[in-house]
Amino acid sequence: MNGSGELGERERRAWYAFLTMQEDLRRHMNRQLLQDTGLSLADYAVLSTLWMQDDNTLRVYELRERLRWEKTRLTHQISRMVTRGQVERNPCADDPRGQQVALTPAGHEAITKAVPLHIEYVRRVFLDVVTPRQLDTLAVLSEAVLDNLGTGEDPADT
Amino acid sequence: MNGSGELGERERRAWYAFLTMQEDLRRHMNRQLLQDTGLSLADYAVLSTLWMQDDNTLRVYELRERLRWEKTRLTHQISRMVTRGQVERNPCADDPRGQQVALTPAGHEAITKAVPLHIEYVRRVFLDVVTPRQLDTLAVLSEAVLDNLGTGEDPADT
DNA sequence: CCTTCTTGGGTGACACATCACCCATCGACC
DNA sequence: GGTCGATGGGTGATGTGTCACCCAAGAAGG
Repeated sequence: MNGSGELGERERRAWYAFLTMQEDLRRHMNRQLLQDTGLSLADYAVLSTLWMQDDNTLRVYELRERLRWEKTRLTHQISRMVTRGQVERNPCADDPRGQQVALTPAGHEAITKAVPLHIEYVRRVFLDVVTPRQLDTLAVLSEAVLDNLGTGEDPADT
Repeated sequence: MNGSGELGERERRAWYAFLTMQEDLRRHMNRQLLQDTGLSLADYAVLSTLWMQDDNTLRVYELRERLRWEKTRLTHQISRMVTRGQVERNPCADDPRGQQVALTPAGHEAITKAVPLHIEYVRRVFLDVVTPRQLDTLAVLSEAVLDNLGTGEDPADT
């Protein structure tokens, strides 16, 4: 029922709640992270991904795949992080056009401090107020939406 | 179990799926909206809120409450939209410091075209792949997280 | 060898979001 | 009437995300 044109009350409520929650949460999370650790969410994403690597290093395109970011976004982000001394760019041995991105000592220290704080934060503001059953539903739902998004055409940049 | 420090597999999966979905969805949604209607998500939020008003007009602070935005964000957004001719600022009759924000004819036309397209889009990429039960769970979950967020201290700007 | 396509990466301009800070007016209290 | 905090709104700088576009080095085919 109500196949198009407008949203039913049930749908409207859920969509609005989700949108609002998601925005507020991201804003709140970013602020908290910035205050506690001096890192933005974008910094955190990049640093923690490198950090999980044995040698704290990744090719740019590998980093891009793990983060699911677009080219330009990552390029700009890396450039900013280089000026802040969090990561460094190194030429790639086996591919002349390739670039390696590596954690600097400063970046390593920053992310090492930030991770436990951030995990504790996520638990406090999110995981602690969600039941396990809700959590599972959210996971299934999220994966379904992601799958469905992938079905469309890609913007050819990624 | 696993009270802190690290996330369990169940938690990690759900959190990651949610984060990824939310980011991808917002990006995808913004791009779609921009292509189909020339409006950004921020534009859409402002315009549709004004549009729902009888006189297509709101005080800035009322707009702020409905959108749950911060002061500066809305001020800047309105300024940009004024230069684009989507809305206009008018002095407020009863309060010398107040400002009224009103839809321009161009803004009205844009949002009138955009709303059905956007609703149809939301249905296609989101609502259609989520079961009613999942949707209800999402609503409850979102409202719980929102509630919990509000419990902390506010940054005094809002 | 020479074109042509793809891939890895980058740049500059611009929209958006946040921070620190400012100004004017209202309202309350003395 | 004068001070003072709260309220409504704004500015400038900086960080972040996206778009359009560019360049160099492989890869594929003739």
